Amino acid sequence: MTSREASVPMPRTARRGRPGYDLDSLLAVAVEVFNERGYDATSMGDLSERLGIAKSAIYHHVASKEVLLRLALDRALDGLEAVTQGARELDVSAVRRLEHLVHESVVLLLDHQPYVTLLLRVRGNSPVELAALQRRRALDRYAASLVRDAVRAGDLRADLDPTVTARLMFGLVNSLVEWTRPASRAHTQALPDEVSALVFDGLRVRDRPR
Amino acid sequence: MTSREASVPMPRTARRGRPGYDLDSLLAVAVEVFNERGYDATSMGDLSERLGIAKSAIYHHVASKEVLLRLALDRALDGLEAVTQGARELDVSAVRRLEHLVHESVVLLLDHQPYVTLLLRVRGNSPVELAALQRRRALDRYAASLVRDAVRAGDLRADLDPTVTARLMFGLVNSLVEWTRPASRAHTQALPDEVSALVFDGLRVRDRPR
DNA sequence: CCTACCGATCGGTAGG
DNA sequence: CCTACCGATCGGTAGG
Repeated sequence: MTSREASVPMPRTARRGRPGYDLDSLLAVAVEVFNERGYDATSMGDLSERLGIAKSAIYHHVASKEVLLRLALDRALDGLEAVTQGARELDVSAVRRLEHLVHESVVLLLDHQPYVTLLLRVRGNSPVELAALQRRRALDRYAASLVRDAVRAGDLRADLDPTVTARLMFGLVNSLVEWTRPASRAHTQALPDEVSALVFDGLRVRDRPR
Repeated sequence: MTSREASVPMPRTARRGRPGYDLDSLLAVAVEVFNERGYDATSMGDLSERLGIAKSAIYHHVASKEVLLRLALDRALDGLEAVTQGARELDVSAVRRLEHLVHESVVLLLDHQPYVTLLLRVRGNSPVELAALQRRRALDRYAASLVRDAVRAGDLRADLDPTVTARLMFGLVNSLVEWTRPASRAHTQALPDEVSALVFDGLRVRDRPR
């Protein structure tokens, strides 16, 4: 990764050169359009139109359309890997790690929604997409191992297959990208807890001992 | 809908004409390829290659690529609407309707996975896609109304927003298309019950009164 | 005469 | 502005 492609944007104060897009702001717009029309259906002409610059000007920032995809997918994956690493480093039981993972995944997803959305739609059509899918699978495997450990510890029900359970859990979490709007931050505060509640305690009301 | 576009394939016995694809078998292959590469990324050349016939031969069956999409989306939506209608016609409480809806949605999804998968990836890029999204939304609204009724009846927990809850429920259900394989029917028997268990009773083990 | 298909070719548009 | 390729169309052919 070169410095131009760094995840952390350079401060735009006291900058030299022509005002306009830097890689970071250009990428944000590109990801927005990719999510609207789909990556493959988006032409460089579509992007230039939305950006308000010439098609050729985009090639000043990136070598190809695919590089835009790679940079966007890297952001989502870097974030998810950081969340997973956070869960790994906790000194608690497997269920607690899992609760942390679910909760923080929701937070990250809401925070970097466009990038995560793009990642979740990747189908492996190119080497860039295949590499992203591989990084995703490593995260899935860790989640599945946590479910397995939590079942063994007697904290999660044993009548469901651990791998299936892990997939369903994160299927629910990931489905957030389909309908949450970055604008309506009203939900944002409550959602991580609501998702945890649904996943771990279910929807049904029942009498509980106390 | 003309007879050529009927959902139920005509029996292929005692037919006239050259042997080969009929609309039904051609559609099945097309949907497979659409799901692999994405609808927009799939060219008519891709399809013809996979079908083993000339590109122009596809136009003997359908007027355009978009018609293939429309036919496929109609199948998924017809099935989902039938499932919803089934839930409507039950003479039971809202929770029971909802349980039925979740269970049968999983069954349908596993049964017609390729068509449902394609539907779930539609983004509204064309009139055909927009029409499909509208039909989907009507189904979502009914599910949300069931959640609302079930909360009012005291059968579902009241601390979660009904619309959010409905979306999360079907987010989980719909995520099945991402990893279930039509081949591995081993899960297929258990999955509808497992999904219901997770959604309504959650993952956590706890002491229950009896 | 029907269905299923082929080769050749077009107007248009994509990425670069 | 170039090259490559797209979706679509047409005249014609062959099995049943």
